[in-house]
Amino acid sequence: MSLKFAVLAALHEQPATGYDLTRNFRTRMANVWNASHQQIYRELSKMTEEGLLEVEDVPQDSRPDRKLYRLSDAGIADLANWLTESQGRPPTRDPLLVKLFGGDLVDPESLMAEITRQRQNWRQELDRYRDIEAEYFSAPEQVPFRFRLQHLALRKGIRSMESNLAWADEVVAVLNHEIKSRS
Amino acid sequence: MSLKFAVLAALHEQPATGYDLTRNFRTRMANVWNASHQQIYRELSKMTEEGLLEVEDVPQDSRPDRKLYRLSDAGIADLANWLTESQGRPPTRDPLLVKLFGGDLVDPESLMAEITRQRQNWRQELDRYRDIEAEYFSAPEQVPFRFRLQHLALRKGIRSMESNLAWADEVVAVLNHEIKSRS
DNA sequence: GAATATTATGCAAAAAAGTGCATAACAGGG
DNA sequence: CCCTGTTATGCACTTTTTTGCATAATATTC
Repeated sequence: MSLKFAVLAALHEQPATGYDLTRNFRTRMANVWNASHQQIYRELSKMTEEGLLEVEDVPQDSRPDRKLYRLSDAGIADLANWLTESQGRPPTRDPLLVKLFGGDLVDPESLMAEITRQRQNWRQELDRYRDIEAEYFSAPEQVPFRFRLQHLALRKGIRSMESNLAWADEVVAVLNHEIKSRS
Repeated sequence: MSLKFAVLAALHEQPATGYDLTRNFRTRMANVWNASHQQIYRELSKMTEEGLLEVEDVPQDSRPDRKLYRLSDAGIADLANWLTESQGRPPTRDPLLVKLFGGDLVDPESLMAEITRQRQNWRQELDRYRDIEAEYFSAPEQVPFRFRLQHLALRKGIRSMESNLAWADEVVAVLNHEIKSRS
């Protein structure tokens, strides 16, 4: 029930089309919410029917028309109301950790390949976040409160990735030790 | 498609009933996979039909019989095969960060209450993980490889919670600053 | 000139996860 | 004796997410 609120929050920042939202969810909000374009378009239709959003048709030559969505008063009220409710933690589901629980069925080299791949992935993600930070949030003191909150969201992503990378090093060390002791 | 593999990995460690699995998923594997008992029982039936598991009926006086599940050869093969496939990252979906994106609709005190609640929650979780570590993994060098991998899974949970707590402090500082500047 | 990427939208089906409800017996505290 | 907790299982319904498919025009690269 929360893609809805992620969309409301994103549109609260500024009006956008499904395409814009898809881009934002993949970039600036990558550490916040994950959704495919199909999900987003579906949700936008549904929320418009429910009266939470207003659509403005923006015709374009040579491209499909853009549908620019913005919050209606009902949408703002719904979001404001949700913000006062206390949220549970998102469920943890980590395939990589499942692998560790079954990991003695395969050789350590195979686990090493996987953890190395993930490490690279996290590294790239961290770099992306840092780029965004440098571009949007380089002067944190002078910026309006809204942006400071967004910056904090990004900071969580950065800390997360740093933590993952440090953990990956710990795993690599253990695997190296095991690989040596077997040979 | 992955509760299946979480179950396979858990049963690979040792045969168990749905009840046992539910307990493990809530405690020792809390940072690995999240599932309700309904989900687990459903999955166990399905996987047994598919021939991945074997059931042994263990009658009990005065309590419903236990159904002890263990991996079949097909189950082991399926798990071993999955372990060689490389996994994508689990999708990020964090309601708390969504709140930050809409957070300027409510007063900072309300956000403060929420972050404080979450902080406590993380703190408790961290304590739980550390208890498990002390109980099961206190002598990491002398323990078989399988346990070392499980320990690493737990380490990720510990690092995660530490990272979350540090981040929470950052948020509290910003909110305090804002609350003061408004009064 | 052909293949690929980008902007822009969406439907339909399948898989996975969440929620409410249900049963059954014992154990322990008040 | 009643209430609550623990062991032990599960069905049915609903919501959410994923995945495959589809369209349409331009811009860019080989």
